[in-house]
Amino acid sequence: MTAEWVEELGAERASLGRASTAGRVADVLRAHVTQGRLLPGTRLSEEEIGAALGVSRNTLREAFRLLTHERLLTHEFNRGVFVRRLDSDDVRDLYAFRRILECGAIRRGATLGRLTGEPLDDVRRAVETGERAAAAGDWNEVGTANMEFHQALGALADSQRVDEAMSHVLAELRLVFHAMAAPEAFHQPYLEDNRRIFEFVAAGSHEEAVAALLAYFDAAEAQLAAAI
Amino acid sequence: MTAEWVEELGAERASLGRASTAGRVADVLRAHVTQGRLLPGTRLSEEEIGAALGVSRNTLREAFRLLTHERLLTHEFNRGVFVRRLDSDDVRDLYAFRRILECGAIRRGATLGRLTGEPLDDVRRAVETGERAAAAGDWNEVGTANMEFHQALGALADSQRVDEAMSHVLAELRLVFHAMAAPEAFHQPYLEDNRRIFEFVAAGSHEEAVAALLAYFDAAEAQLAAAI
DNA sequence: ATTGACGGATTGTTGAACAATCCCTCATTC
DNA sequence: GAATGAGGGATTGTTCAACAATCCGTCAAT
Repeated sequence: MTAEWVEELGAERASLGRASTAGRVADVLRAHVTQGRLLPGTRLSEEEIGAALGVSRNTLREAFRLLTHERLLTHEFNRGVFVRRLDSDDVRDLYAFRRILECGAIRRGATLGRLTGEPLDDVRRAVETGERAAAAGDWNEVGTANMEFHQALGALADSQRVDEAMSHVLAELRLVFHAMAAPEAFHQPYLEDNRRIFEFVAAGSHEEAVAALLAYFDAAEAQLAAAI
Repeated sequence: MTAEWVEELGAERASLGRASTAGRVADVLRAHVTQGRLLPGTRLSEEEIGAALGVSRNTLREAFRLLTHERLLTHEFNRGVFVRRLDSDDVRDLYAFRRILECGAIRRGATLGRLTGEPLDDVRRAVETGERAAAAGDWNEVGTANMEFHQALGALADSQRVDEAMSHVLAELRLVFHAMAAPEAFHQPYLEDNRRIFEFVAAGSHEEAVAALLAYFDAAEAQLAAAI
């Protein structure tokens, strides 16, 4: 017991004060991008951002490098750094990738016997959050819950790399929505889909869940492509 | 025709002189890491590497940031940058991710009608290269061909993000092999598996291909786990 | 309308400097 | 011998200043 407690303390300490300034700046910028405060296409001036955040240009450049690999920023040689703007090819590719990740995660979850317990509860919670938010007319929250739903589907695979890939995919999708005129209309139609997919998963019918998810992807991708 | 020629010239020019020094340094380091000249656990001193490559520490730090997200390097705050050393959890997670990526890519390829033509030829070519290399006793080349085989399986999905994820996964696997005493023994047993998987894919029997691939993953993961 | 020149703003990189941190060595204590 | 603490050197993380190169907008000339 003592050894476990000391380990926890060690892990706590590891997460405090171990972040570099570059890492922290990247966190701040990431939040601004994913929350739509920095819109796709926006140019991030080293001078301005550096002054605003009180860090040197070199440190900021390190932070930029951290974020370009997350595909949130795009680095154009000699022209600067921009919040990424996704085009229809990006959307197509994102959905191809999602099909592989999320369907594979459900299958993997079934193989590992994880379509139950806490992983399943996370999926359920996201569905319920979305339904509640829709009933309250909070479309922003519906969108957030929808993303949580998909992140939870990915988490059925119990894989750090899948979780991370899902996180990046969903961050990119946020960029797509931020560039849209009326993104709210995008999420509501799929609440019933989410509920159905969840129920298949909960019933252990993973192949049905996969089929329902694929149908959702087809519809969502088509709707998104039409909106860009 | 003229417009096409001008476009090609434009693309050529875009690939010349558009790389930053940080990007180039990252390329050099990436090659050293993936080719085993910098072994897992090796510490990369800013002073030494900067002097050797003739770049400033700031530029080198940018390059390091580029490579940490590719999971080739690991950045330890206040301690420096190291070539990543993978542990058994990493291997487990890599194989989980591969199952999802590669099996999903075969399925996606089938849906898109791509288990034919050039994508299939790339798979066949990698199998043949491996068999030729094994006949010549060139185990290094067998290993390389094996990686090409799996990259080609991923490419069946026709997705840039899948290709990229596969590329990263295979780079990480190289790190695992570089840390092994006798990695050659790892690739040869699977030549027949590769041939069988290829033949299922070529016959359009994607579910059989997936089953054979999963069996391969189970065996390869077990062998690798035992070797770490 | 097109082209070329110019200038200002910005990026990319370098190098120096300094504070903070880490790690190794050595001395001291039990 | 093992554990602890101090000291010092090496290195990292960051800042700053400087400069060359590049880009882009503006203006003048054709």
